[in-house]
Amino acid sequence: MNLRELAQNLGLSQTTVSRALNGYPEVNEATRARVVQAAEQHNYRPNTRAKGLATGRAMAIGHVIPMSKQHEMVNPVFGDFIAGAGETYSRNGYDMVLSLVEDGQEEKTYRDLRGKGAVDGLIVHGPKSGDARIAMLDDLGVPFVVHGRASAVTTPYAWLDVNNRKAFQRATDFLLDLGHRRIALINGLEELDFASRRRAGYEEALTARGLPVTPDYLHSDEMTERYGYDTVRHLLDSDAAPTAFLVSSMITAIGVRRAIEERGLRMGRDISVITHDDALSYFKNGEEAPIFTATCSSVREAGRQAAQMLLERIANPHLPPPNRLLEAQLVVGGSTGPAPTSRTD
Amino acid sequence: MNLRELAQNLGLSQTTVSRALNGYPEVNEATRARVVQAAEQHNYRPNTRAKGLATGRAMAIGHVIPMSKQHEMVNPVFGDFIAGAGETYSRNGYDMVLSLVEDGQEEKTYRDLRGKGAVDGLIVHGPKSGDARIAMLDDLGVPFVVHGRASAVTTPYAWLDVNNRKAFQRATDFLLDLGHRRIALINGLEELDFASRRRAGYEEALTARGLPVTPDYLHSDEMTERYGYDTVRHLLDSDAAPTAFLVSSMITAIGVRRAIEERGLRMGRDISVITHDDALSYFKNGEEAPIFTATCSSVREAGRQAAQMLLERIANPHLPPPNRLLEAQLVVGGSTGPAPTSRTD
DNA sequence: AAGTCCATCCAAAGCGCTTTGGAAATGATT
DNA sequence: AATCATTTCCAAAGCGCTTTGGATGGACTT
Repeated sequence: MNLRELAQNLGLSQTTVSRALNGYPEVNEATRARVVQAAEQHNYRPNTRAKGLATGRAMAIGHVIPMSKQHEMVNPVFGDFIAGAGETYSRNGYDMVLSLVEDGQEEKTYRDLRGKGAVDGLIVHGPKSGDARIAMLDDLGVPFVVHGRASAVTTPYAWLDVNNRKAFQRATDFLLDLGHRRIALINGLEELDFASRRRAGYEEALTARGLPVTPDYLHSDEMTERYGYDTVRHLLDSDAAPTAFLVSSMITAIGVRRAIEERGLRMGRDISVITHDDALSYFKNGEEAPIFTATCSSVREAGRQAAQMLLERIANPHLPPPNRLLEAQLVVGGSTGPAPTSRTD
Repeated sequence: MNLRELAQNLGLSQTTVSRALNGYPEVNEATRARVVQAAEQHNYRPNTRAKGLATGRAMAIGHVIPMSKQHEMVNPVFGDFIAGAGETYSRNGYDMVLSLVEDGQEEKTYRDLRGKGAVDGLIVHGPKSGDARIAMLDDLGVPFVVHGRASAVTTPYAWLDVNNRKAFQRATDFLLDLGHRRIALINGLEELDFASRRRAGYEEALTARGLPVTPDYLHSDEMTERYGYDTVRHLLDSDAAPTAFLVSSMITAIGVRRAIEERGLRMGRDISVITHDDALSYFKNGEEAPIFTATCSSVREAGRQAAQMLLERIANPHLPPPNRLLEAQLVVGGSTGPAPTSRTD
């Protein structure tokens, strides 16, 4: 059933039917009711492609998900982020088109998506510090919102981010207050902006107390379970084994815990762990008694808000690009405790 | 830059330019080369909507991801499944459109997606035993492939599934061989077809040896970490505590491990655990020495293949619907061992 | 020299919708 | 009764592409 048939059926012109369905005022309410009812009855849905052609809007938002070539890995936070964004889209009649792309190929995909006219706007995932995509998208004139930031980019652009620096600074401070002095950072890939900000927060907290940053304690890799396990296992073997770990992802923290418990040690008593927690739905940290002390920030909520920002930006392209900084909560759980011996080394 | 402008630029008709770019034979190779070069130089990309309107094909596949209302949870396997499917799509010039929908609302979304003409085909996720969507999609005449099966549906339809029954039967047998007699099943929601098949395999193995199925050992819920933890914690408190657990998801198995270790017990020595492992990229079970004994089947590969099946089905709608049954590997890891006391109770 | 056949190109219709620029009918105003 | 403003509707153009049904001209036959 298409518009022409529906109009014929009703003995009306396409114009009137179209207007009736799209809520234009120049149509009699009685007529409109008739049209709406007929449309429903015939299960009529306007063809997106035709509508898009006519209006010049795709009613779709593009998400380009980077996929690590190395581990064939898709960051698990995307699932939740997209779930949040999807809520906003479906409330507003937008579709979501997804492309999974190998690391570094993202630019071409953005170009394609826009060139083809497949999307009205884009969400940029996993920004690097001086991410080239931002300039490119500005250049293309596509509305976009970055999930995260690109510290080295100075031109204004729309972003939504968690205050990663502050979160990790506070977490480090918390560990320092507990007497820990040998704190290792099990970070994500530091080419990613969020990871470098977390590191900055960590280092800031240390230097604020006049403590040195020990290179041996700094680790950076893709946030798999295995990475957490291997790294901590190795670190616990070293001469000056850390008494505390600051971890960038829940998944990695699981590996960290595995390495600790394998040693017969207990989290919160022998070794302290703080992890960042994106509040993934299938991996709740626990409400009443969280397993991990964690810096919490719901990535799903971030998805909701980023999508909202993007839709507003599409509606008002001339407004200055909006920014939003979400603060992470430092939630105390069972994985932290006073340093075993509170000497300052 | 659109086709008309490009054609004007070249002093050719739109027809010729279109044909040149789409590889039709009735155009001089020299002309084609000129056209291709100009298109590249001007960064020309045909407008998908216009192309779609003209051809009647959307060049897009729809995925409708069910989202549990209860836990706001998106099953983490979707990320990997979609990553696999995405590979196939991008190789074939298809886009992927994603809708996240609350449990039970899926039907309407399928209808919409098809009615709007937004997609050429659909992947059906999370089928229930007598899933109504299959009849509906058949009715709508949309090509589709089900990831999983709907046991109660008797009409032929296209599906790709893991042999869940056999996998869990073998896993149960394996535990029985090790002398375990009190084996609990920590299953997913049994309204989902895969879960009921797993249960069937489990029960089959027990009854084949003349062993009873103990209702207290049967558990079914959304596969969160917490669910595994809570359930096992509770079971270990009971009079006839199980000596082995058969778990439906890696994430849940993490919770199971947590509960076990919290008791001061050790997996593989005091308690045996087998889990199904979807080979999620960020949560590898470990190559050389797997943590868990597991029934392994890559959901990413499933995505790749399901997408391939769908594209072929779109190309040849009259062929009988294809089916594919993947076998899971039973990989022995460190989480299983002989039953503590090998008496048969 | 006339007819035939390719190879190469083009004009125009059509995909299903929105939207512009009226037209017809109705009711209010003089 | 004539005029005017409103309301309500419509015909047709246009969005950017594909595709049908020729047109054109050169090479080849006969």
